[in-house]
Amino acid sequence: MDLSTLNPKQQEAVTTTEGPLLIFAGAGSGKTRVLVHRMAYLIQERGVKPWQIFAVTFTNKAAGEMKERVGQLLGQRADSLWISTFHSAGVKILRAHIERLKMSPNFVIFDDSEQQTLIKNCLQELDLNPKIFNPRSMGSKIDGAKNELITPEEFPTDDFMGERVAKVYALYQKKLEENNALDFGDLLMKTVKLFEENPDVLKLYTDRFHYLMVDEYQDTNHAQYRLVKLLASDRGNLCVVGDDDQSIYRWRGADVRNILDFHQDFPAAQVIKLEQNYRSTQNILNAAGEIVKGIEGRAQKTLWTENPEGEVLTLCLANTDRHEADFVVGEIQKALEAGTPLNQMAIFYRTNAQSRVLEDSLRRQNIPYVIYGGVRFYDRMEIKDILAYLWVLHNPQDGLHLKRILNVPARGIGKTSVEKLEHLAISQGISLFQALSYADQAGIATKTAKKLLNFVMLLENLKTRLSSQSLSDFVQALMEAIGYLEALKLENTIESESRLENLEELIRVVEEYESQAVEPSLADFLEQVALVNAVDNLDDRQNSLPMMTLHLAKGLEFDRVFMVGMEEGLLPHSRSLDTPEELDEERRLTYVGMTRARKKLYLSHSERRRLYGGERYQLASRFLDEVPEHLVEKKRVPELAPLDFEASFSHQNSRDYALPDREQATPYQIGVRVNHPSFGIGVIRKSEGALEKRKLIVEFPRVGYKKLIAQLSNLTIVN
DNA sequence: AGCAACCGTGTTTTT
DNA sequence: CACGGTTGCT
Repeated sequence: MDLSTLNPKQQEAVTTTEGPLLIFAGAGSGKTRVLVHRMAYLIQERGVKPWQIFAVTFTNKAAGEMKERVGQLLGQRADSLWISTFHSAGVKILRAHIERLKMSPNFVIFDDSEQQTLIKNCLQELDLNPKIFNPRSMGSKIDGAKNELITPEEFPTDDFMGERVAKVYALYQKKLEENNALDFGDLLMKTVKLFEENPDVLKLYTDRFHYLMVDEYQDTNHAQYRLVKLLASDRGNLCVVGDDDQSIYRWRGADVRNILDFHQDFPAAQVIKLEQNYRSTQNILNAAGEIVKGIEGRAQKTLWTENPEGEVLTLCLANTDRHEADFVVGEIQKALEAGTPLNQMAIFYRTNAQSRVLEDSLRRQNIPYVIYGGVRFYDRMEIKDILAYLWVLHNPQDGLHLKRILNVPARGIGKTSVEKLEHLAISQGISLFQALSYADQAGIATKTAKKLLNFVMLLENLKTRLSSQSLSDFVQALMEAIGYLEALKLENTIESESRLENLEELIRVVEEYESQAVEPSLADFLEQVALVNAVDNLDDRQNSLPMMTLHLAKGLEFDRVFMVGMEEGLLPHSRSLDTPEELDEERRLTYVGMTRARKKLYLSHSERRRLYGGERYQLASRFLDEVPEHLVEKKRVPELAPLDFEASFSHQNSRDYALPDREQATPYQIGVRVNHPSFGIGVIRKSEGALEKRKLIVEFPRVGYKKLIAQLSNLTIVN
């Protein structure tokens, strides 16, 4: 097999097949190439059967790409490789053996919002005020426990909060079981449990998988780590790949120590570092390196490249977020005209909410864009409604989804009826679905009871149709049969119009699924839908500009990258300033974003920004100060500071900038930020008069506009 | 039973 | 600002 296209380190990584191996793969060091070649090498040169290899990736998209690339090297043989995410693998394994855990294999998967609903139910049942016991933080505590493989019984109850969380966790878990449902955390935790309690089941897998590979190992959590250890326990041919500098999922339970302590875990481990970068210019690499170099406990490595030095970075300061967006869009327009296709550029931001200004600006310039993440397709109400029907057909025990669709579209089944039904179900120890048929015995009006029976018949009827036609035809028929489309058409608003379009899109998604699935089935489809991430759906539409959060940017690359909102409070985020560990993660996030750029990197920030409803003054991100001066070119937009005082008051998104300030040089220029001993930091709005008598009007976020005499007010210039 | 209007509140990142 | 939850009205 031809390995000559690989560098010596990469070759070593490919041919070191036996025993534990840790590959430190810096950004852009050809990691995927190495993994792909490694699999091909095992099969071609070492006589390993494709089905004896199990590779774990971070996203389904990465899994698909990897499979495809191995296919290019090996052809058909690659089909029986097992490449998937931890979560998908968990589902696959659990579907096959979950009866060992006394659950049935047609379990449903509850996503985030269903988890929230369930937790709210628990809080109500336990008589806990959701204003004090925030369901969101409850959810993240439960997730956290699951990632650490902590059961409700083991959950620490030494403080007041812990005790309550343990109670909610226990009830929540019980409810999941009643619904025959698993949440994301369960997909991992239950798999570990299955293996630990059933060595014979584990053996099926350790016998089968002779070679294990785990990508993005720096972002594995404890449950995933346990899973890896179990699967590698027999042969120990475990190859993990990762980069501690790109660990950005700590908040989700990821533990960098998994990668940093690998050699302690597996004392026989060999370590290979891939340090040559093939992606970015030297300038980009040097700048990015500065951000993470001081992180404590970081594995020592030096990324280098033979690529040219390239352009310097552009660091842009804008008056407002709107100016910033206009600047970015202007640069994109220029690059587009110079021949860079839109899909070779990207805008990254820290929070989803930041996309809005950019969208406005892009729309004004007629530049097509795609947002990854944000309000996800599958989170839309109409999509969730239809999927809820499908889940219920798949598993009638699923009371949560059933409750959602009971009166959707409206069929006169109200809140009180639902409550009565729930009581009936609980008192009789039956599922909500079963309770529907006994409605007349629960003190429910005969009229309503009849409606419920009709509903049951509707579902049963649908179920019989399920096997007789293609899935996409079935979904179409379902939407008609339940009167959903009709109800939307009747509404006849812009809103309902777009919902109808989304449902058409859903049909296309199902068709797409059917065309690519080996064995299309309702269960398999629902599973895929539950586990996709936003980037998985990244269609490489040639002519639209990708926009995404920094987290979603991991693993991608673009010629020109724009990182916006490089401001204190945003990046680093204000919620990540409590501990040094959190701040370090913000550094790595910045690093990940920067190293996505191949040729040119823009970092921008604004002075003023609409945030959380109000307008705020923003300070430049501390990370910007860490980029060496000689690597950047600084820009200021708009280039000319407004002269007219009135104009600076009526800055209602006005794009008419006033004439340049032609007065003599002074440090007290309009737009300059100053610190006042009692008013704090403010921005100069007006500045006039001779040197020692120069009068300023300064806008302070806390106290508003103040007239000051420059010399007397003990001002210092900030930045 | 269902809708509309109100209030208050809490704002990261996502498999 | 945008959402969820509640209230009050029809």
